Amino acid sequence: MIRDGVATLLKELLTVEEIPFNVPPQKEIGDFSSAICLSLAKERRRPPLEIAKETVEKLRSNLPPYIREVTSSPPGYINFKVDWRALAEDLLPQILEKGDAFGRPASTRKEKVFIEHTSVNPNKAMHIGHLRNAVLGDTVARVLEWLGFSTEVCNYIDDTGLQVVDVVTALLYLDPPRFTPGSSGFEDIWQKVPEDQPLDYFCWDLYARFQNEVEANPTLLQKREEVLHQIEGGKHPISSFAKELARKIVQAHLETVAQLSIFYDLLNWESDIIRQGFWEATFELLKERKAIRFETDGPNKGCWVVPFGGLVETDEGVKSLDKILVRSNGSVTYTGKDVAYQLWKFGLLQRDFLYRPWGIQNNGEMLWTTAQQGEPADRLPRRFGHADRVINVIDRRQSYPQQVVGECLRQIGFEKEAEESIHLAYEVVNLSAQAARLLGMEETNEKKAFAMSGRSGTGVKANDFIRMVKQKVIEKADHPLEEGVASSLASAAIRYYLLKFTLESQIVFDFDEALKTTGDTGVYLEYAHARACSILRKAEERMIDLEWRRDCIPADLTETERGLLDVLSSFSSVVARTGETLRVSQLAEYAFDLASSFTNFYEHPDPQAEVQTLFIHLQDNGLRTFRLSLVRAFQNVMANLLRLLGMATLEKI
RNA sequence: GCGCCUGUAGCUCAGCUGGAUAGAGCUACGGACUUCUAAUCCGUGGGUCGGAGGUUCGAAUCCUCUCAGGCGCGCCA
Repeated sequence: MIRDGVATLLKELLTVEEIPFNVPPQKEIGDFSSAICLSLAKERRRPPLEIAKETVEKLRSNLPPYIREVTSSPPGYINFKVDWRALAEDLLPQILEKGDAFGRPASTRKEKVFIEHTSVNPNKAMHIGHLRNAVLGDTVARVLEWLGFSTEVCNYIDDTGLQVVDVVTALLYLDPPRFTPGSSGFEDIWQKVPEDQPLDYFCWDLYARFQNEVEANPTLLQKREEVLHQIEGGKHPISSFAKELARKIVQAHLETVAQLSIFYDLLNWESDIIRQGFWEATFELLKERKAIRFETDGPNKGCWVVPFGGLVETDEGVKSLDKILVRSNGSVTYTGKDVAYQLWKFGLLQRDFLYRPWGIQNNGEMLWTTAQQGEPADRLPRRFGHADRVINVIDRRQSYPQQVVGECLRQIGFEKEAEESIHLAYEVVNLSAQAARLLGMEETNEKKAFAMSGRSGTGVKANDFIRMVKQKVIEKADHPLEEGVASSLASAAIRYYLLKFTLESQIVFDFDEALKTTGDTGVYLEYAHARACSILRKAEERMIDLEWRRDCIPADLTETERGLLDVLSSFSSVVARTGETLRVSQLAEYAFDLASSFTNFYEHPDPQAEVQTLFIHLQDNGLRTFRLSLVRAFQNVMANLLRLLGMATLEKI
């Protein structure tokens, strides 16, 4: 808000595209400055200080909004002093009037953004790595929605993959009673799941056990092969059983993430992609546009491939970088299906799913699912797919196949859609040595980080983690917490923890670190907000007039008042930038900044003064109104921000 | 072998498109609650920004090389 106005003027005056800003070393120089003239000096062939002085002259005759003084300083900086009174006079009433719409762009966007996240194999419980994915995707969706895009959030369910096959095989054949062909039902099989253990937890262990045993057990290997074909075929009773199992585990996943306020619009099942003939349509398209090639020779003989890198020599002999979409046995690879699915997301496929409601979520919204016995798209109250932009939240290990998907779109001729295919890549969550030890992993070496592994069953399960954080929050409180408050604090703590790291930062999960409730945490954000609410509540109890009056602004604002105003004023531009970069860690960082600016202001409203007077005890009615308005404004912006971050807006802790 | 990412305080991490004296949190030590929420705040200590060159008026940021760690390069998903 402050810098925007200055930047607009400077861009015009100096005819440049971007204006960088920075903070001068001493406060006396200015509240902020720009080194733009320094970088212009060379191309303009003039001393930077000269350009700066000239620009300052021009700015003085037409001061930018909220600026009271412009100076230049060697070797060519332009320094700005903010007119805090003018800023307060505009900003505070604006925040208070707009309320929960403050900081939101006035106009909506035409584009529809499709966001896919979570997408956990439906064969066992979620772990903390999956939570990172879900929290990132959910937050991105919230930000884009706020910025006026129409969004659609979907969770892809890979119900035909090997992972589901493994668990189904394990359930049917690992322990007695084993499934026998011809037996009518699966009662006995379901009976194996203990009453006191959630299905997804049971499958977590079962899957790990199966991995251990299958290699050395030819019978199991053969059974797995059978199950694979039975599920693929879609007709056999085992196929329905697999679907039923997947459905139950998906439901468990949904309940897990709902604890962190994560919801979806649509569940997309891989089996439906297959049965609706998405691949056949895509295959025709790819062949027609000559985007894929049938190999008659070389390592990929008999396959349909995307020409991507040709042959390359490695240690292990000649390899092909080309991506196989159809194997020599005629089956489609995962990437192949992904291309088809990506085309559907953009509405480029002449095929569609059938849909039906899954249920109402805790946020009050309907969750839809694709289904074989569903309704065709034209009979639905809403239209899925047909997006202008697609964001796939997937960990970085899948960068290459994601790139292939984009490349295929480009080869087919969908250049624009390829551009708008965004892989939101993030690094995986690993375990610290301490965490690995606690989970019983034997440490064979001195590594710093240990990968979680579904195959061996090592990992911190999401529900366990959520429970632990909640427990910790309750322990650390100096008074008994309401159930809902504890849950909200735990959720905020977890979301913040998973959000504050940059995308390329590997989170090395450590229990001490992740269970922190002090300092740079989600609890701190909630606490600051609740504290503001508490002050306002107390002011109301005392019948203090909170009505904003422009004449309440003091002649000189204190340092902490200025600091808070400054951060408040940058809210909308920070959100806008986050929407462009999709780097949600910046939003988390801003949240901490905002909360600590407020806390600073709360602790030292007047740092120069000997004693700090509580707002509600101030004798000066004007100053009291001003400071309480600042509290109100903070509470308002913080609440908007917390909602963007998917966190509760607790009024009392 | 090739490609991508990372390396910043004892620990965990920020540092937007190059800008003036590199910042938080945690940890350690010392302080501040008869008060609007102390899950807070204040103070002290802590740095060859992996290393070496280069570009530039100016580099944690850009380029080259190099060391270390992670990941990818499946007719797996």
